Amino acid sequence: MRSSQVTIKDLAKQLGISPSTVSRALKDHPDISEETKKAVKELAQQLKYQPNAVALSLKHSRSHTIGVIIPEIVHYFFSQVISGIEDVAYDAGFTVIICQSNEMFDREVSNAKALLSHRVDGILVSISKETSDFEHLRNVEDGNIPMVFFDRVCPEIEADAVIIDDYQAAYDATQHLIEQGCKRIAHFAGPLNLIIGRKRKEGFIQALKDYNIPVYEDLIVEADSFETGHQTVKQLFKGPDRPDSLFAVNDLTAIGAIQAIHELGLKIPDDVAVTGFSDGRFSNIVNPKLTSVDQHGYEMGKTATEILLKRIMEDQREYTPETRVLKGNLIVRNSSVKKS
Amino acid sequence: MRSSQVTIKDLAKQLGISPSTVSRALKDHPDISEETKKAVKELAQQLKYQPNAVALSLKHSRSHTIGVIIPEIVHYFFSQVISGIEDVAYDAGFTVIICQSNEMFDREVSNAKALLSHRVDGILVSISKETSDFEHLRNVEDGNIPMVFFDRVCPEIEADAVIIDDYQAAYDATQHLIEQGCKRIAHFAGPLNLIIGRKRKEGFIQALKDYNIPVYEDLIVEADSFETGHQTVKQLFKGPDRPDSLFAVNDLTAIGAIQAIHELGLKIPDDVAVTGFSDGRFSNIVNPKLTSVDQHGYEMGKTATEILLKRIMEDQREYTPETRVLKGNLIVRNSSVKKS
DNA sequence: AACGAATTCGCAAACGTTTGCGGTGAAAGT
DNA sequence: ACTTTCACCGCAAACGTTTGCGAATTCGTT
Repeated sequence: MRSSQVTIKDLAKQLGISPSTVSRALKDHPDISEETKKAVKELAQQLKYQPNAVALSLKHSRSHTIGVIIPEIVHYFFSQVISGIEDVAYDAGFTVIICQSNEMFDREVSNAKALLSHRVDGILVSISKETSDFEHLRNVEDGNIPMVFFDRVCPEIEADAVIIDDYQAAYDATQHLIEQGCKRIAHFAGPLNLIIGRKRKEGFIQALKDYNIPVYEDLIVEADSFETGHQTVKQLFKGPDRPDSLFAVNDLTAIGAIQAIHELGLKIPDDVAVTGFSDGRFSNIVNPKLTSVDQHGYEMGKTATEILLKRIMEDQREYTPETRVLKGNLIVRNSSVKKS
Repeated sequence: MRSSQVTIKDLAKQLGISPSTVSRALKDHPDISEETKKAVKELAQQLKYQPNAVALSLKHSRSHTIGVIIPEIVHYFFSQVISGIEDVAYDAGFTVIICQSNEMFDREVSNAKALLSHRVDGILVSISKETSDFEHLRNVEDGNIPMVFFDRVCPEIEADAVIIDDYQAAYDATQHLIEQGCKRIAHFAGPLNLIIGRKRKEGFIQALKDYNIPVYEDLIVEADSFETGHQTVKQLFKGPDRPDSLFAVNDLTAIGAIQAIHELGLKIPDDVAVTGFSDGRFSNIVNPKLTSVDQHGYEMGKTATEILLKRIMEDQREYTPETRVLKGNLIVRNSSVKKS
């Protein structure tokens, strides 16, 4: 026998009244006498009655549940986003179902299916690195369930989104390196099929142009993990023409690079200045402390969920999607500040 | 109008047949002719029919969903556990609902309530630092829904559990310090209401005793965060009688301590040898690299979920709870190896 | 021609809950 | 003594799906 959980029927039977009366008594309906209300509530408490959320979902076509599709929660940034999501969802009485795509397209597709099947009231999504086909998300749209993108948005679908100003933040980080006197700045870029990858690269290039610094295409390399950051440094920084600085697309890449730079016998920041992106838990812990961009993960999760809940509540088919842009603050630490 | 998702009724109406027939056609019931099967399946595909998991849950009293109550996913260890959980749940066709207690008792209680209300088929839980009353978990027991503890188990409830051998791992870490010639070893302990906190402390003390090293009670301090680790070092390591080494209850504490030790002008490992616990993403990244205990988070999540699913499937009221003990491997790195 | 067997499908109940509507009994008004 | 007005409660349908059972049609057999 599966879950012997108490139902309204059980209460009704024990009290010799109908389920409808029990239901009304529990919600203080005026049609019910104080006497029965008291009896019902007491028994409910005693038997630890918990309303069956599944039945309620079915009845109301409202699951009070939101789904999250996220690349990988092991990343500090994403786990912070989740905390933001959970906090506002929790306060609104919503449950959260989290699905990791693990950066795989197929997994993302079946995540979307599962969430649709579970009839979640809304979906928050940050697409995987692999994703370039968006059919599965269009199904969400067609199913008429609200969807809000965060961080990694989808270019082809009109929906609400919360992002940071990747272009500006990358520009700021690059500008900072230039102001430190750097001339040959390398960029370890993210996947360029993701908008964040492109925007950060664009901000980087624009800053160079604005300061009349030549853009060396061979100093721009796709590398966005600890390992690739490490490897790429080994190749790119060994010659005499080596870069004097590096802007990495995220912190872990920067840290992989830093280790490799040390292994090459170079000093940070004097030989090579480094800035990362995301301001994870690491930035303050590595040596030297890493200059980085605060991506405001918690706040991003919060506002994304607020927008989603608003959409769920207003419940209209037509609306003009809103894109909220958070500012990414450059946090300057030792890894990039040359002693002049 | 909320979610305009396609139902079996819609299919039935469009084909002029009954919902029962559609249902059977979709699952290849032999009673249905090939002709109608084909028609039904085609229309289902075309209209992108997704079975309503909510209705199925209600019908079968099986939600194919498991709940997770976890302290904080921002910790590398816990997010790894979750990955393990999700992977095996996913393969078994289960959905995962994750609830963070944020180390707060009240939150944990309402998490448990929410999961019960959602009629999850089973629950995985790692209790919060604050939790010392277990009524909410007893309700899960009474509701007859399977529960498996991981890492932070509950002493008062008989249930399956997956842990690592905290005692032995702590013993190993301490022994390692002793073998490096350390005599005055400090221990930054975790909360002692948690079993893991107690076990690690016990292992620490036993190792000292086995090697005839005096146990200085004032070198054992509760400190289990970056900040407290930092602060405690500043107090404990300033005198002439300072410890020559430190065994911290987790990596973040160790890293806070390391920074403080550096700030005091002391060298690691020669002045102070340090070992952490958990082997997070940091251990390999900080300078010097941190000796730590691999807690096998991913594997812990996997086996906990495997046990849980087994319980769900076998569906018996009576069973003898099983405690799976994983071995915690000490990984020796630079922070603790004295150049002899 | 008649009958049993097979094939193919629909009816209805059930999962737990909500809710509009109608029903009962008693008290109050005429 | 009649209707009216309450206060209080139950019936039944519905949400989407499954499933035992019975019904209808067709076919093969004697």
